[in-house]
Amino acid sequence: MITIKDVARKAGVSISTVSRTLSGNIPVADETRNKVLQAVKDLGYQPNAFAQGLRNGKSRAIGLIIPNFRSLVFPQMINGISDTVNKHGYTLVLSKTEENLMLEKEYIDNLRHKLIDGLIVSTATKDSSHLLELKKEKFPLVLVIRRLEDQVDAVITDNLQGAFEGTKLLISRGYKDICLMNGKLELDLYRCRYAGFEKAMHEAELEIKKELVRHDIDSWEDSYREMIRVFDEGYFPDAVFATSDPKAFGIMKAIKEKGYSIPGDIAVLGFDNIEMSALVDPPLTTIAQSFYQIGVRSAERVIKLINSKRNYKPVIENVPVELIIRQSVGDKTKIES
Amino acid sequence: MITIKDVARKAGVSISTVSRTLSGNIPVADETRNKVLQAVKDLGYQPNAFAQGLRNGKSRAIGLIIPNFRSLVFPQMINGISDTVNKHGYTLVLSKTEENLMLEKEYIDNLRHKLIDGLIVSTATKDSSHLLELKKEKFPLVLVIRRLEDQVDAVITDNLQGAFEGTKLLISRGYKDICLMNGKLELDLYRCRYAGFEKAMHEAELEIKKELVRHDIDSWEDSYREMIRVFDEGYFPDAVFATSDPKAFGIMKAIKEKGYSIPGDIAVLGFDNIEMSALVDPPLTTIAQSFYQIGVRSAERVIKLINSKRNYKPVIENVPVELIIRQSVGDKTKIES
DNA sequence: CTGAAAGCGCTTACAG
DNA sequence: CTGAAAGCGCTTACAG
Repeated sequence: MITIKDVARKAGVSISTVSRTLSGNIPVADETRNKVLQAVKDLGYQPNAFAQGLRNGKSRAIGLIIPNFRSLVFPQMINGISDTVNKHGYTLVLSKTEENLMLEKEYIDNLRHKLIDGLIVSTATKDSSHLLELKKEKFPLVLVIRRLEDQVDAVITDNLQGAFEGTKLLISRGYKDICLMNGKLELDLYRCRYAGFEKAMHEAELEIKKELVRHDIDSWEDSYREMIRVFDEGYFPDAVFATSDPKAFGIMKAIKEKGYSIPGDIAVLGFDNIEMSALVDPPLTTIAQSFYQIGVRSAERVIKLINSKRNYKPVIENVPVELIIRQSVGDKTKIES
Repeated sequence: MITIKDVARKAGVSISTVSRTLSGNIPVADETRNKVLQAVKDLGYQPNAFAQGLRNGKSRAIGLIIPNFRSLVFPQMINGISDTVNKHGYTLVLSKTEENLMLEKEYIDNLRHKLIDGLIVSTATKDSSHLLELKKEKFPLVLVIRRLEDQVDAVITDNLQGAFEGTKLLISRGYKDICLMNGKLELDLYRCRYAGFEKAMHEAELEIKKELVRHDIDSWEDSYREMIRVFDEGYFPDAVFATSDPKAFGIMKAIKEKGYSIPGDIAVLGFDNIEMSALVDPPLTTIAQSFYQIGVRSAERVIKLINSKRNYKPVIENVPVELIIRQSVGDKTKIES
């Protein structure tokens, strides 16, 4: 391994000078600098990151904790995080908790005392004391997609607004009997989407039928079964708003299996705009989250926190949504008139 | 930050003893050990990973380089890698190259001199000199899904066998006029799948129509367009073998748009078994790759390489495939008899 | 502008 | 079994 000593010897200067040349923080004579840079190049020298870390207390690495890789929302988000982190010369360290709080605490503890300068977290559990603890120690921490009230920096989709606009679209297209297939209510994002739905229905003075509001649906298999159940219980909504695209896929499958058409008999609206949504039959109308953007913003935020001594107060950044209109929602006003 | 000195003071011993107690490599009196462990616990001491890294030349971190997060095969694979790496007390460092060779070289260089003990790589470019270089330096390196002849350790799907079995299934179901929608021929895995297809066709003494073999198809959008082109050119295969599930989705979309039925008019066979494949309409018959398993094996392999001084010769591990039979392939022999 | 020296927090050969 | 000391490769205050 080539060390700073080798470079110093080759350049005929002291190791201090090599270090100063490379850091750029302290002036070095032009001639000296050139000799050093030439030696660095000739030898292919790269500073030892452990020694630098030990000295500086910085690793230039950022940790990312996500619950799993199954959800189709994470890849795009990681993409944004990865690009941004690399752009700023950081390395990305990844951990996955499978929603296991013990594991999460363990990983955070490890990373904390190891090789990261900041942390991005995308899990959400009922007990978040360990995260608040980190925050209290002023450790650079940002939540993505998930949030913890207003206590910790977070970058999230404007879920309420998204669900509000989506529901308004359905209403404007003449749908009245809207079924909501919602995720786990313990998650803030699903509470917000529910609130957005309610807000739009109230504004339009439409009735929300309790029997058509189903919470705690977690996957496309779940929503498929639940939709079959809706039919079996004798309900027949004219539209279904699924608060995630995978849920929408399950619902489409159920509707088709029962022999109904989309959007002819029942319209389907999703939330997410994952890649597959353009591809299903019929293509899904949905509320697009900018996962890549969300990733970018969260990474920029941690880096900002890392570089600032001051104690910023937490910022909750709402990334706007976009309505993507495809064929799974029709226009009842036209058909019936 | 709590250091080994604090622990030593609290336990009333020297820092050497604390270190020895924690490492477990060198005998320590029971009584002493207990005092130390108690102090460690009381103080919540965690050794500084930089200091350890500097001293030991080991980081207990493993790097992973993938081309992108778009492909649906990576999440499951990363999942397997992540679980395995963590199980062995390692941390996972992630980089993504967007198929950019310059970036790839840069990241490898960075990681190499930084914080990783071993590297898993899933990119494949024409110029792999930098990987062979690493291998020559005896740096622990494993390729996944991709391979570099027999020179570097690799964990891959048995692509030839998979394509062979898939094609045989089509043939056994009475399909004869089979269209192959294949990926980039510059990738070994697509050459192997092509070879498996050819082998099955030859064994069955069926003709491979050149016009029905299309290579270098890269996405579902590509395969959609190419399938439309096949129809527009006046061909009408009775089955299409797409060498990846996303390609199969594009093909299904094209077939449906042209008003044909699957598998009634045309059967579709995929390769991958990504999660979505069970969900499309009709559910896709496909050749399942065990991405999770592949991830696990590759991680186990790097760790083995890291822990062995000896110079293992490269092992190419073929992970078996599984035929997943769903509704996108019918049975012509029954229909026509 | 430059060099010699201290020190970051560990581990381990050396001495006892 | 245990302690004092050297050294891993850096950075930076100190002195010149």
